[in-house]
Amino acid sequence: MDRVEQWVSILQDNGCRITAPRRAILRVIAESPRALQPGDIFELSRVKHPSIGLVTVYRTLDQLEKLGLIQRVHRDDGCHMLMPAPTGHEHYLVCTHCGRTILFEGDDLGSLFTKVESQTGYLISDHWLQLFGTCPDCRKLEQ
Amino acid sequence: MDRVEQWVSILQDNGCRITAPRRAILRVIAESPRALQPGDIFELSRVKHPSIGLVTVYRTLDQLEKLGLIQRVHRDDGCHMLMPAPTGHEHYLVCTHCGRTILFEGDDLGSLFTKVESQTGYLISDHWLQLFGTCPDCRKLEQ
DNA sequence: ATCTTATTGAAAATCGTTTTCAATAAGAAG
DNA sequence: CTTCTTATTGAAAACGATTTTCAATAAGAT
Repeated sequence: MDRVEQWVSILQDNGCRITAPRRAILRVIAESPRALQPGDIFELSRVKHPSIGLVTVYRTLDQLEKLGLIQRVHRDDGCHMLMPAPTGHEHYLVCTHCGRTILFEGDDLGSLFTKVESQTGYLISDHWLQLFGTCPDCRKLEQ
Repeated sequence: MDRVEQWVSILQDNGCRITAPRRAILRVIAESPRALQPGDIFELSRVKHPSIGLVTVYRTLDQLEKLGLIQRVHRDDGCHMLMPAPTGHEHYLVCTHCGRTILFEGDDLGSLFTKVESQTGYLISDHWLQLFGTCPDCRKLEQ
């Protein structure tokens, strides 16, 4: 079962109805190697389902995020992009040239957190790590 | 020389003029143990200088950020807060209850980055790490 | 086939932030 | 101290991303 169908059944299990505009949005996100902004998702979904409205995109993104199926990739300007959510202890690595975004394992962070907790007295409940760089393809183009 | 005076002379060295509203803003940021949103900074500065406008806050924050004197603390909702910038390889640790924000050393990350680079082929140029948790005072209150 | 209620798109509203503008004042130069 | 240049000011308007409101539609349970 591909990712779209997985998402569809999770949405249904949570009382959501599956409509054509919603399916278009799911496919756009699931098929993109890049993190997309809501506006991008709107434009791409419009190709598959021309009558779709931007509001529907926002509403669907909300639901997907609440169900933990997608996650925000934060940008310095305060806007954000969206990607299928990591399933484990993974974090995003974003190419600053083409936007291609992949995941890497962040297991190693546990020991840093323990150290910080004992040094600061804070109880750490959440963390946020994102890396930015140049992907292999863009590195080739730059030379 | 305290932090405000340091900032004042750096601003002057960069051709900025020092005005009363600007001084009020500098003091608010320098004296706060919490990361503040632009609106908070506006309200607090208004106490010291009632005629100040929100626009002046934004403009001053821009300059301080460009000179590297303050830095953004990102929030999940896309808004951001501001803090005096770390001087070394430090990152923010934000209390999710009271907002008290402190710095911790992030030196250990170098080896993770090297590992990720070799595993992914990306060349890492920048990173973002923020921790969230409960500060010692708020932990006491919770019990 | 019916019925409930989630979902839709359009328009308007809202939020944080930026731009425009004419008036003011910081600080360099005389 | 006076003059002059130009950075800075606050108010109002503009802006872009996101949210709310609303009446019409349609998914999917019965």
